[in-house]
Formats: sequence, C-alpha cells, structure tokens
Amino acid sequence: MKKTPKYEQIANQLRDRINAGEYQANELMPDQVSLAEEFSVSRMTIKKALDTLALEGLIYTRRGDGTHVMGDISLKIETNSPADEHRGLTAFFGQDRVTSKIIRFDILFPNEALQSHLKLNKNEPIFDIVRLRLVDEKPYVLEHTYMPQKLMPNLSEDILANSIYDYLKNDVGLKLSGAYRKIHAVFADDLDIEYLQCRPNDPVLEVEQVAWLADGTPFEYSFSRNRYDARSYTVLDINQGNA
Amino acid sequence: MKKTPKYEQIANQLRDRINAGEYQANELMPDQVSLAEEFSVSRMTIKKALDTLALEGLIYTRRGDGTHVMGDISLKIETNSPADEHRGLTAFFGQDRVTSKIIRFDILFPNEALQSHLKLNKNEPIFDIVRLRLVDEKPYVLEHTYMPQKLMPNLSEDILANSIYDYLKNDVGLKLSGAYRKIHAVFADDLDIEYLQCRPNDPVLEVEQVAWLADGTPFEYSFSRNRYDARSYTVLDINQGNA
DNA sequence: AAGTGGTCTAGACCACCGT
DNA sequence: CGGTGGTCTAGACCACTTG
Repeated sequence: MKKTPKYEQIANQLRDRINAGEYQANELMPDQVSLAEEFSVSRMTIKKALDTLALEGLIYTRRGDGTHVMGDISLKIETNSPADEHRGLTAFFGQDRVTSKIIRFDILFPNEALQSHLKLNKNEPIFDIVRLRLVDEKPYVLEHTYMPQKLMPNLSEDILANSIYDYLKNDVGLKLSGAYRKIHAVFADDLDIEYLQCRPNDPVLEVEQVAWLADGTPFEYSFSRNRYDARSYTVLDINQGNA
Repeated sequence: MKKTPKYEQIANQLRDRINAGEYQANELMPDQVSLAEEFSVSRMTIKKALDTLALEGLIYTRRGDGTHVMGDISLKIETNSPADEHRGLTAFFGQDRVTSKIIRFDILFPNEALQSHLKLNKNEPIFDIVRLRLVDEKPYVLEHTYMPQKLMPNLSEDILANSIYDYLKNDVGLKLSGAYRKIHAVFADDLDIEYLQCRPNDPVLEVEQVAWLADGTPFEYSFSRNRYDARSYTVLDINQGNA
C-alpha cells in the first residue's frame, strides 16, 4: 500500500480535466485560490500540482495573468516513443505485444571503457546481452546491453525473454533512478542487417545509454539500434522561466 | 535589473561547491536543517534549491538517510552538445566562434503541414530559411527553418548572419518558452553533400523541432542536419521518485 | 487599482533509514 | 529509537499584467 501525495492526486485530476476538454486549449484555468478552495488544500499544494503539469508541457503560467492551457503541439501528437523510456518497452506497449529473441547471452570481464561506464574494476564480471525486441511480432529494436553480474546474480535466459526491468524492480528490489542518453546516427552493421532487415549503408538511429539506481550506482550500459524508417526519439524541453 | 529568488541563489552556491569538490562525490551533504541555518532561510527554500540540483542529476536524496552527491556519469562527461539548445548555437559557443552562411532566404505561403505545425492559416506568409552554421570556420550543422513573418516582420539577411534567437529575444522582445524535438537518422541529401561535405549514403542525424513562445504560440519549425561523425544529441532523464 | 501567480516563512506531521 | 527528507499549512509579501 502506498500513499500518493495530495499534489500528485490533484495533478492527476487536473490532467484528466484538460484531456477531457473540461479546460479548453488556450483558455484560462481557474485561479490558484479557487482551486485551493475546491480541493480544500493550501495554495502551495495547488502550485506544486500545477508545476508538474507545466513540466509536462500541458499548461503555462503568467504572473499577473493566470494559468493557461497549452494548445496542442503538432510534433507531440504524432509522437509514439517518448524520451522517458527507461522503464522499458514492456511498460510502454504492454507485456502481450512485446517479445524478445536472445541473440547473445555471455558473461565476461569488462574492458576499460565498460569499467568506466559501470564503475567496476576489471575483476567484476558483467553480462553481455544482445536481444532483438519485437512488437507485434515485428522487429523493433536491437539492444546490446551490459550489466554488472553482482547486482543481479540470478539473471537467466527466461528473464531475458521478458522484461529485465520488471525483474530488477520486482524480484531483485532495485530502484531505478535515471539515465543519460546519447543519440547518434550510424551505418547499419552486420547484426542490423541480419535482424532488423536493414540494407547495407542504411542509416541506423542508435541510443547509447548509461542508467543508474536510486543510490547512484550505474547498472546498465547499452546501445539500442533502430531502423531509420521505423523509429524516432522525442524530447520535450521546457524552459523554466529563466530566459 | 532583475531579482533572483533565494532558492536559485542557494542552488547556484551549492552547485559551485559540488563542482569545486567541497562536497565529495558519493558523500553526504549537510542536512537540510543545517543548510537552512547556514543560509538563514526556511527549510522549504533549501528543499527547492536541492530539487533543482536533483533535476540536474547532481545529487539524489533518500528519506531517512540524507542528500548524496551523485558520482560522475560517464556519458555526461564526454558530452558536448546538451539537449537544452533552443537558446541557439551562439549562446553555447559564443558569438566569436559561430558564423552563418545563408543558403536560402525566401518568403512563401505555408503548405498544410506548416500551417498545422505553426498554427497559421494559408494566407499568413512564412520565412523559408536555410543556413549553414559554422563553428571555428568548420561546417557544423545545416539548419532549415520556417518562421511566421507576422512575429518578426523586419527579419533580414543581416540578422540571419548572426543569431536569430538573440534578435527575437532582445530586439523583438519575444519570450522563448519550450521546444518539442524529434530525432531521426536519415540519408544525406544533396544539400548535406554540398555543404556538410557528406558522401552519398552517409547517415545524417536530423533534429526536427517545433519551438514556442511563453504564450504558447509556435514560432519556429525547423530541421537541423548534422554529419553522423560530428555530432550527437544527449538527454538527461531523471526519474522523479515514482518508480 | 485589483487580481493574478511566485516566493518565502515557521512550524507541524509523517515516512523512512539507520542503529 | 533518533535523525533524515517529503509533504502540507495558513498566512504574508512581492512582481507582474490587465483594465
């Protein structure tokens, strides 16, 4: 049983109202004092809920004016693969639609680059995993993943066939915290050609990632490779009032 | 003259201390009560300053434990081109290093896609701009930009030679607010080959962007094309405690 | 001038982690 | 258990936009 903070509950309700069209795009929302009365909370709590929605790009606020509902952003609507994806593919598409074909599952000692990325010394073994992820039976992304063995000693092929993230979260009890990603355009390599059915010289969208736990420990270094015509990567960048 | 909030001043000071090594990586920072005393502010204000740093990935907090300084993230260190780049190239590299070669500067009526992206009707003309941006005299990125004429009626080639963003912010008085980006891998086209000196069939990293003002009006739709071997795109994704 | 959102306070209670 | 961070309050003052 977990407790959801008031500001989060309120943010959820307000988000629902916006999505339901109860507050129209480019119109004003009720002012913070009214909302505080409606929800029987202090204005600071309302403010925090609104901050959440502003970070999501749903509203914007202007001192002296009010809180506006943001009109739809064209690129946002077309979007299908959000930046916030370190919860994994299964969380996004649902367990039924995602399957995995294991192409490699080895264990080895890390080279210098991997020692640095995962903050390990050369004697701490890592898993070396290559998986083809399929959505609705169709090749979606080819993932090359390195993870420290010591964090997940019981990793097996059965787990790899499903979601590693679910395993780490639910069975091992690790808490995921964040990720740093670097996005490149590269040439298709032999594996891309074989499994993603790329042609030689096709461009490939590669997402290089270091992900870490709530205590700051890196737990994953990975490359995700995508067909250039099948997938893109989207980012929402909200300017926090400074400029 | 503008007034900087206390929490922002404090966040800046604490950030400096972390970067100076005054608070060591993977060590605890002073607790919030102590910091509140040191800066003579309430604990809520300290909390807000720390939230800022947590969003930047510099620290992480654990209930019942304390505030930890995040160890360095490997990809973050190598990084040179941050996601937060809608302030423009000149703001990042400095005015002296960035020059622009104007390849196209036209005005035309928007097609349906552009009407949708920029929320215009078919009778409102837009600028159609192609610029090669050079850093230290070397080709860096090829930018194809569409902007509504009505927002910036006096745009000229002189301005294009420098920073459009500086012009919009300082001379026109527009307030930039946010951007939605979609990142693709694509084939080099004729312009890429000519100006970025790509070879035919080279992959190109393309960033498609819709940017909008503080009042929610879209003011720019653009494509930035980069040589695959010259540039990447980085994103920091911090999980806000939920999962 | 009136009304809005942004900041800040002083204190309270709670949830969580360590011992 | 003591100490930590997370939330929340009721009120205050300020900065800003609009009439």
